[in-house]
Amino acid sequence: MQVTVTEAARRQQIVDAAIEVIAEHGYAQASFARIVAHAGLSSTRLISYHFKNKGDLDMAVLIAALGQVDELVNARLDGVTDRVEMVRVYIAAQVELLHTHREQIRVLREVAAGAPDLAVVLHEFRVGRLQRQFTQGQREGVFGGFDPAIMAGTVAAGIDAAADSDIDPDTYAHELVELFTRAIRA
Amino acid sequence: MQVTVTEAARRQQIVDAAIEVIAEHGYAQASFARIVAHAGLSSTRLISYHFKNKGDLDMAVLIAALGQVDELVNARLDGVTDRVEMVRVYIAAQVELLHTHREQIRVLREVAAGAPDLAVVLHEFRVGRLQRQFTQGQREGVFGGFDPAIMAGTVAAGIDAAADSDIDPDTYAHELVELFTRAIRA
Amino acid sequence: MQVTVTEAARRQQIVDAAIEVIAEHGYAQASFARIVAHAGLSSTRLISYHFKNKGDLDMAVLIAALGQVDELVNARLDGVTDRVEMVRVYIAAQVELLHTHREQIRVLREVAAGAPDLAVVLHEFRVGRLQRQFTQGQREGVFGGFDPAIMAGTVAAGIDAAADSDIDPDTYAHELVELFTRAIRA
Amino acid sequence: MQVTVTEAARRQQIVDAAIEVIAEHGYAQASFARIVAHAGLSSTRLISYHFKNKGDLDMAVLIAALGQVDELVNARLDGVTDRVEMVRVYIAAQVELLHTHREQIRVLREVAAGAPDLAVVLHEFRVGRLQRQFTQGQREGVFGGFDPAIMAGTVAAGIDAAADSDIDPDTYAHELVELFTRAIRA
DNA sequence: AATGAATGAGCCTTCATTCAT
DNA sequence: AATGAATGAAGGCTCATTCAT
Repeated sequence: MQVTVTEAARRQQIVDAAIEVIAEHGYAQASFARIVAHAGLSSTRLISYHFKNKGDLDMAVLIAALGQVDELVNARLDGVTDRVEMVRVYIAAQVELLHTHREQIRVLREVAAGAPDLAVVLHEFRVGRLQRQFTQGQREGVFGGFDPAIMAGTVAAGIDAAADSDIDPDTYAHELVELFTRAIRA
Repeated sequence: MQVTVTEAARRQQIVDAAIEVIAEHGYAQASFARIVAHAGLSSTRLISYHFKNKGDLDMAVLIAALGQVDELVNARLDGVTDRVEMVRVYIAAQVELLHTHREQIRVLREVAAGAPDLAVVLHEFRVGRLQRQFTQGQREGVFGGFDPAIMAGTVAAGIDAAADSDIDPDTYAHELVELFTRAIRA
Repeated sequence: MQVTVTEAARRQQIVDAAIEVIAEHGYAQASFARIVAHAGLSSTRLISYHFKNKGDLDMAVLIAALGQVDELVNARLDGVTDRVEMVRVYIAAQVELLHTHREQIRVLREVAAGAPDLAVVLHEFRVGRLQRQFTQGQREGVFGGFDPAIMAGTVAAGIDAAADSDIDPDTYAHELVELFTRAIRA
Repeated sequence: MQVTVTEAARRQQIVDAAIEVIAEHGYAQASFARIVAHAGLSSTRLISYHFKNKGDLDMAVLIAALGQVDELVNARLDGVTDRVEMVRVYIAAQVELLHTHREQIRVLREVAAGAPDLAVVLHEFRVGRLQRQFTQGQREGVFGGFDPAIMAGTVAAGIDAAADSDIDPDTYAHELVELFTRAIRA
């Protein structure tokens, strides 16, 4: 029996299934076969039909996961204008994400580890924003004289490391915020 | 023609080949076939013969890479007694490793990313030492009141991030050392 | 957006695209997908709509290519009445085609090699004409006593072989003409 | 149940099966699956194990078919020293092959049509020998002043054409021999 | 200590065609 | 006259591991 839905809906369905499979079994195990089985679709051909190739699907997955994650971060940052506070809120939000968006975070890490070219995209996306904050803050004199690129990379890595910890999230967020507040102050 | 060498020598040869392959092509591409080809061996059977299974080889690779890396760090730390200085030297040594032991560092990352159970081992090894330093330093009153586990994890992550950067190693080391010196001071 | 053209025009467009794809990539690689991509069409469905099946398209391609090729040969033969001269002109014209109608010649070969049933059609078309010439010429006593079918097949094959050579076309044509002139003379 | 034979025997078995399948169904239909089914083997993996890839198998098939075919030609040419006679015997032997080695001839054509790079090898092998004969004969003054490369290509093509004919083989051979004897004479 | 041979399951991608508007 | 969506089968290749000597 042939079920027909719109292109966009089917793509969404496939991406959602892929996210769930990657989150559960890891990128390397997220084969087309597993994804269609998870989504209850007829054959892997359906994925090939809607996505140019594996890389195309990966990219769609990355963008979807990133979009979902970014919503919360943007919401938390909304209305915050103080430069130092922005960094603090950003870090806290990211740590919060590790628990509220556990699935998406796992997916982002797995995809980055499994698809090197997408890792570059993701890294640029995450570190770029922070680095610009630091550069601007230094012009305004609210931060110390550190290298913005290095600081941005270190903050991003520090947040990633939180994912592996089983320490209470609020505690972790607080500690990390204070740690980097000391590190960046003028 | 059958070439016979000692068990230990053969294992070493295979591990060395695996390290080179992983460093060059990544963990996911480091199949028995590729390792065997790289080492110029006759068949994958030789690996199966000397290692119980893939995980066994991975573990041997991890231990070998870790051992080579640890030599330098221990050498740098030799004779350093001041608590703060130990942390500073440790960080600098690790960043230095990123360039002097490029291959091993790549392998450690790849294996950790590809084999989750080994990642735990590696993490414990790297973070444990630092954490004990911090805890002890806090007892002596030379560090601030941060959470030692979180600080250790963040430092380790910050060092890892340095591997992805193309900033001059000495500059990076200096920046990272100063960054964390600010973060840990009492 | 839906572009509507006449049935005939659309068929023509598809056949033209197929010819170009076959000429460039070979029959085996000339899938509906590739043809559609080359023609800038929306989906393979358009081919299935205008042609009953793959064989139907192949046949259309063959006829189109054959028609284009035949124009030149007929033009060259126009006004030639001498029996021997007709054969000589025919051979020369065919070798000329190899360069003036490179694309169509490639297509004819590829289709013949890839679709055996069409190969029969093509063979009959090419060899039949020659054979009738030889039979008639023998009745008139201008040719020797060879088997007309065999001679016709050999001439056709000899021409095909010219397509694989990188010898100067004019030289090749001249040599081939003289070769077969010796072979057929009474 | 696992049946183990020597490498060479298994390769031979696979090549033989491949030859039969190609002869019966054509190159394009000679998939690994069909070949293993024909040979009664366990899985396509067996082919991949004994041949580096499809091209490797194709090459082995080509060499095997060519070797079998060459035996007869060499036997026929054995003891023939007269230059013109050699060409006559060569042509006759090749036409004879079309019927005594039907399977191998079909395979050679199919492989050449399906694997362009091997076609070059085959062409060189077949035409090269003839061309050297013609060049040498011209030096000795027994042949006319034709282009040896063109004549060689035409002879080879003429022989190929014989495969498509249903004319009695002996008649065909005789006709072709006389045809080219006229074409090459001084 | 080593080797030769074989294995089944899985990978992503491509194929021409069909269902349903 | 055209389109959107879906399809099952098949393609060659790679994986770590096992049987058997």
